[in-house]
Amino acid sequence: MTDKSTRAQIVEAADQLFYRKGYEHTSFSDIADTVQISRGNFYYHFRTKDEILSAVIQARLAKTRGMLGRWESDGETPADRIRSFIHILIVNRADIKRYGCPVGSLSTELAKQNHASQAEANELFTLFRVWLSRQFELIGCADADALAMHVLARSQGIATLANAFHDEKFIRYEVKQLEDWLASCIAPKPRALTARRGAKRPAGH
Amino acid sequence: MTDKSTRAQIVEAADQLFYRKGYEHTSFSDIADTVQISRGNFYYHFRTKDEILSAVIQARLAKTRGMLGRWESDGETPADRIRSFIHILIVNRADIKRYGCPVGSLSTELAKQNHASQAEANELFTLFRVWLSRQFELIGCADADALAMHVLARSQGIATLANAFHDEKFIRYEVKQLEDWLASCIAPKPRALTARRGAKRPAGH
DNA sequence: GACTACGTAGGACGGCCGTCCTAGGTTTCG
DNA sequence: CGAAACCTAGGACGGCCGTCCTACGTAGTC
Repeated sequence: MTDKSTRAQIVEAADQLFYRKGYEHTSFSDIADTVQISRGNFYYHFRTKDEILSAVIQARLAKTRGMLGRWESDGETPADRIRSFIHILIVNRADIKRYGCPVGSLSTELAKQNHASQAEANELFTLFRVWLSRQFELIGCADADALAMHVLARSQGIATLANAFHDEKFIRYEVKQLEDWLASCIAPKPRALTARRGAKRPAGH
Repeated sequence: MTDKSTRAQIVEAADQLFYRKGYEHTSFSDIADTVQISRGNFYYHFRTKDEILSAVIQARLAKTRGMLGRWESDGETPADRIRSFIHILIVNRADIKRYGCPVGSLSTELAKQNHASQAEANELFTLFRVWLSRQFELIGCADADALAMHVLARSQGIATLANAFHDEKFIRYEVKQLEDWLASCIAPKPRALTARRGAKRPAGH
């Protein structure tokens, strides 16, 4: 932990601060104080604040790719993987309540500032979008991309309101709704059920 | 227009700028330039930036109350009023694509800054929440508040993603989904339909 | 030990920020 | 006309911002 390279420590601290305070509201001094290095030293590792932001986004992308990749090789069903995604809202409910969604809030902030790293930050959304879309495709859903966007949008909305109203219970309630929607959405067509009731579970476990 | 009081002009300009650039990212100079007054003169009307923010929020609250009030006395059905709310996404789709939702993005920004006006800004959400809840109650839905929150969350998610992906078509698609959900959610119970098919439309024209 | 490369501390810099003051112009009304 | 209230312009202020420089330690290599 303490032995981590200064650069890594900076990125880690900036990551948290950007999430909790926002990018613009976070100053060099804030980061320097957290990492306990001189404000001047900073310049050796990153020339501008934008460079730090870029590094933070790249770190988040890498971390997210790792997580999604692990989920994909876990031997679960695609449906369960989507459930895992939705479940992030539960796992991180305390942070979401206090700071909102890290992906959404950063994207929103950078959009307002016309920031150069806007596109980079949106890659995070794209990452989830493509991944979710693939899971829906594996299930055999038509319009997989639209379904992926739907899940993303619902998640964003839940995070935004949970943050505004500081309400964790709302997260639990809406996650349940979203899971129900998912179940009904990936269920085989009703009329296909009339013939054979107990349809086989698709692969996994 | 040009004859409007300086104070009103300031609030109007600040309103737009806060929406488009964010509160923190908007400077006194930005507003002064827009209104074409001296930066110093400013202080006569508002002592601090926070005071401007407060005035902007109050203006938005008043405007929103007016709109919701008008909708409520328009002789439409509660269901149609909820549809009107959802339809804001369509009406403002160009702005939402570029700047996101004015309510949600402000709330998110102020939350990150632990800003004093956080609660004031969230009043906007509460306004919609209570109003929507009342409409659902009038329809006779159980858990009207939960339904109201659901509509709000869906709307927020749509705005966030439309903004991130700069996609208006997504708004149209998801609004359609939301309208379908609304229709199925306020429909009389299926078993109640078995007896009399062409149920009477509830009141309004 | 001398040289080199790496990492660090501390502070200087110009600039913009929000705030505040003051002097002067304009309007209103006795 | 003259006084008072209102409104405005312009700029001063202290402070923090992001950026950048330089001098000093430290570690590894010949």
